[in-house]
Amino acid sequence: MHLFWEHGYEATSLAMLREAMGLTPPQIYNAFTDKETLFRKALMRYHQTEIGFALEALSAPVPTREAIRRLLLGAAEAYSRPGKPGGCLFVSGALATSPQAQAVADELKTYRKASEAAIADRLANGKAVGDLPENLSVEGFAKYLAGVMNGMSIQARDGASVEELRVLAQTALAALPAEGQNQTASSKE
Amino acid sequence: MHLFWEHGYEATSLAMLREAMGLTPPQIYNAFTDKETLFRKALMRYHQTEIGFALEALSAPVPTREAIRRLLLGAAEAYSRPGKPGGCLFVSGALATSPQAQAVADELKTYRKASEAAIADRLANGKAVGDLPENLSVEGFAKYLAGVMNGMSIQARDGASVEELRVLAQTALAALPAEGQNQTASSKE
DNA sequence: TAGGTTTCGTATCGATCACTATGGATAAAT
DNA sequence: ATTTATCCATAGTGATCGATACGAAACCTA
Repeated sequence: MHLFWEHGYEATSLAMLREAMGLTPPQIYNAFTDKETLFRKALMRYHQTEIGFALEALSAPVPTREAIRRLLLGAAEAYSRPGKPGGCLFVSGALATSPQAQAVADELKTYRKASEAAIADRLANGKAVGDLPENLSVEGFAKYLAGVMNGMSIQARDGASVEELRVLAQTALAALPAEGQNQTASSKE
Repeated sequence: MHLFWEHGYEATSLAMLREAMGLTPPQIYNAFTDKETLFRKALMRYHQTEIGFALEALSAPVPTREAIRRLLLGAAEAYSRPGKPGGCLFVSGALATSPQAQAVADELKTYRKASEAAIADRLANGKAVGDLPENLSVEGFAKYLAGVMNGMSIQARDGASVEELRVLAQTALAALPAEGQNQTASSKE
């Protein structure tokens, strides 16, 4: 998982995986069928072990603004954990691929879309409860937040520290409309 | 350039380049030395032909907020041009690579850092002119804006339309402190 | 027109890719 | 103890990678 996270799907060779796992090629293929299946298992493991902060943040019984704050600050921490590759596996795992690996790229895109949809669901809930203005575009704001998190993933990969990512997250939070207030996400211009 | 933009450095094979350029392998190597040099030439061409909006926006004689607005909206348009690969070559060209292509990955990171530095310079100028609050962190805000643009690049790659990217850009602009106002980029929490 | 030079495409180089067949070592059974 | 069966690492499969050696064709000069 760490190798795929660091080098992406295609650039991670079986020789690297073999050495890291201490297994012979037949053992790997006996256990994981093929490289693509192994990658998908790594994705599932990543989803379960590394980004629990997202589900926690979005499902916590707190006001919407606080949920989003936890989401972004959780990302800041998860994307810069010491001893782990920087950024998010769903972003760096297969952003640009050869035509042969299109299926893997699509799989990751699906994960990213699911994250955005989860954010949108939480925003819609917050709107229903009155945490967010009536005229706020749930989809547009979810796309902004997902985009910010993806951007944090790139910044983390470029060496941003956890403190720098936290500042970025706090800055992004300033775009959130204050509760009860009625304003569009953007000023008209 | 389009092939590297779409598939990234490593996943773009010489066979694809050969077919796209209509050249024989010796012609390619005679003209560009090797694949890495060809990629660097593509980077320079991309810088000159595709992202002029950034330099224009940052050097235009307009208030800082307007400059940033032009920067983000220019990115929205540049990252979703019809007939062009989505996103930014500097992001998708080599985000995760094999150890052999580390030099290329570092080169792209340098481009991204330069973009962030250019934004920081413009912000520092705006602060000096009084467009921005005294206590605003130039580096922190530049990292936010660069991160948002990187995030827009991912969203564009996932199929976001130019309108959706514009909404994202407008949303991101809401994090900009209003002129003359004195506030930190983030509320304290 | 003949000779010498230069250009240029084909065919191939060694290396590495994901992946697997096979031979030897070990364990189980008679 | 001897045979049978099962496992498993080594060695190698065809394919493709980036890069190039070599022979043929074209061109300029004499």
